[in-house]
Amino acid sequence: MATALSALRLDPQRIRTFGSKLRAWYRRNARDLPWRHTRDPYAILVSELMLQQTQVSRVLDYWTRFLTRFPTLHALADAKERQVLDAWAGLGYYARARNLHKLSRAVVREGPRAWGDDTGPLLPAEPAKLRRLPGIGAYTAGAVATFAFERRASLVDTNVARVLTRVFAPRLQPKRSRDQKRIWAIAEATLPRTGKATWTHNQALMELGALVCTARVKRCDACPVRMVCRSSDA
DNA sequence: AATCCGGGGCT
DNA sequence: AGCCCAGGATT
Repeated sequence: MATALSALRLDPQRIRTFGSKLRAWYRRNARDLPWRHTRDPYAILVSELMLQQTQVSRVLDYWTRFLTRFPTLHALADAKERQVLDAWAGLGYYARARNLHKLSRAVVREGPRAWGDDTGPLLPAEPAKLRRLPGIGAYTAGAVATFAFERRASLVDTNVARVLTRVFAPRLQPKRSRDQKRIWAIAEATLPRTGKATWTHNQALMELGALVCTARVKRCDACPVRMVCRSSDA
């Protein structure tokens, strides 16, 4: 870990400042998004799948309607694929809906025993186990682990990749798959200790990328971490 | 490593 | 017209 930090030239003091400023900003400026009020793993999972390559504004209505129509994993598993696709109609990337449906039948059939925990929830809390389910990749596994189970897990999406590279490693290029591994290492190295703080931290990383550290027109003047940012001290 | 998958919004 | 958006599966 110390080697990882030094290889990336990440100063612990800098990391602490970044995290505390980031989370303080989030508490004051975060949007009020409905999936941030729940810890239901199924509801969180649906939101994460819908949000893949899809803007928040377009997901809002779909998410509410989908959960009304299919309130639980069991309800979803009982539905026909046709019904699930109908509820998804207009969102695009329909493989997400088919995978979600398959996933629901898999976990309902095998139950928590498949994760080695008879009494636990239907969905596993560990990223490595979530990762095995259809439609769940590295990002979504981390997202469900932290946002539903409040685990200390890292996650990297396009927002997080952009924020972390600009702040800590401006020379990395998020689109290069080789650099992706380094970005995940930075995400891991800058994570808070506890799961509760990690929930806020990860939400805040994505929120900063969505509202301030945006892809096209950056708003560095409004950025809470510009004093520790390697891209803004020019 | 590169392509494909949808549709809408932004510049 | 081109790029971007809470990615993942397939080749």
